[in-house]
Amino acid sequence: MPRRRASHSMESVITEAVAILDEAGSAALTFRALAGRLGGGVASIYWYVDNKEELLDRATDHVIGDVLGDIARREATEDPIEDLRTSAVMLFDAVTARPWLASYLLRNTDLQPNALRLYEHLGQQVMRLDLPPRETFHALSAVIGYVIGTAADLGQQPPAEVLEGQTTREEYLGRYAERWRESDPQDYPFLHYVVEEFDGHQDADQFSAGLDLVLAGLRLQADR
Amino acid sequence: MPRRRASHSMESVITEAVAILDEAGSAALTFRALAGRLGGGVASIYWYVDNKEELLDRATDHVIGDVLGDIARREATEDPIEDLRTSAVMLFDAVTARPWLASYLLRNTDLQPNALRLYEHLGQQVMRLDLPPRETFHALSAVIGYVIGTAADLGQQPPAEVLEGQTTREEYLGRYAERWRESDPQDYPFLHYVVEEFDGHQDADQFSAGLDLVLAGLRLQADR
DNA sequence: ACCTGAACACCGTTCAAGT
DNA sequence: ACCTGAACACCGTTCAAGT
Repeated sequence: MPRRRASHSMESVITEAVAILDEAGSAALTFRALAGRLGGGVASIYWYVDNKEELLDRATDHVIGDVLGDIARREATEDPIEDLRTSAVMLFDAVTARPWLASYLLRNTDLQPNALRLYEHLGQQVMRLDLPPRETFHALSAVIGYVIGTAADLGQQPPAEVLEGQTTREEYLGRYAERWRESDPQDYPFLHYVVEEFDGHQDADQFSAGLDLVLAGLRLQADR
Repeated sequence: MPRRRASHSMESVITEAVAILDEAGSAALTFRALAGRLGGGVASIYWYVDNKEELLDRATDHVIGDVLGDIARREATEDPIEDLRTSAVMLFDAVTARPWLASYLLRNTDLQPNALRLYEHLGQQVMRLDLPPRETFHALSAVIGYVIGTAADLGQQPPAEVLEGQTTREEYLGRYAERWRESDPQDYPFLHYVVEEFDGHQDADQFSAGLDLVLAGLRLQADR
């Protein structure tokens, strides 16, 4: 008995694409897998999106819509940098939870209106520092670059073994730390100096500390 | 007449892989293209590397070897932060010139000994600030995260049309700027405030300004 | 307007066989 | 020890045909 003619919608296509990405990561999102989930044929998807790039841009914007909602709902405090910090951490957490996001976020704002709104929202917080346009633009670029860049970096870190649950993140870090300890202290004084910090560190702490440096620099500039 | 039996070497495999990456980008590096360049069969490459991941890790480390040489050759000044800045800019320039680098750099230091040496070298400059291990580790993480993250971000920016020479970067930025100007100033005050800075901006300036923020924050921490 | 199966031109990777 | 062609199991994308 042949399958009945399926019926989709842009909404369902994007929702199911996000579901695949969340459950199994970037590599698992194929047109065939998506079609299977939607209960239809592969070619149907091409009626909604022109190609895979557009599919990923739309999937990205879809989840950024939620993130933007969470970020925008927060009340502003009297300290713009504190608000910027809160937003940056929320964005970082969202990207960390969905490592596939980092590679596509803000790539094409035509297909990502929510990402553009997020950009605007963060920019408005920087504007409150009353810096000239150039410094304002650069400050937001720095914060966004740091957040997305670091999240992308950390997001791709865990190799297959960790993802498959054969090893924990701690063991994985520990193995690397062990190699650092075995290196020649003459040649690698830095590795030896920081190895105990590296071993067992939390990505979120590392991110947070770096963000504080950027924001401290920004505060200095704003107070001048 | 059948082709003569080809003879490769790890060196030639990696060199030609880098050549393909430099000339035509990430997508152009296929085992078939590489085999064609080496004048042999596809399967031969698998005698040298286990899979494509290893090929890319080795290609990355190969070019990082040169970058490390350039960076390490510079004389140290009396200001560690100035030296860190110089190194960071050199690394950024190298990654910008080879956008494919960003995604693989420091991904697997077992296969990237030069990348580990580069990490150590930058770390040693941070060490001169005499911060405790934790702050030292976080400071280097922040700088590396910012440099690689921003370079990766900027490196993927130009869409196909620009790469194919159908449009210049300026026109591309200009088209986006035009859309910013057409947006509602009530809803997008930030876009309007910075649009003239965005239009025609140089990536290197944007990077440099953000790096200054990170380093200003670091200097503040070191002087405490 | 929307969906379909089948085909096309690619991939990375494996393998049994050669030199 | 090193190289080979052919095959395998996948991809994204297209297309002519259906409803």
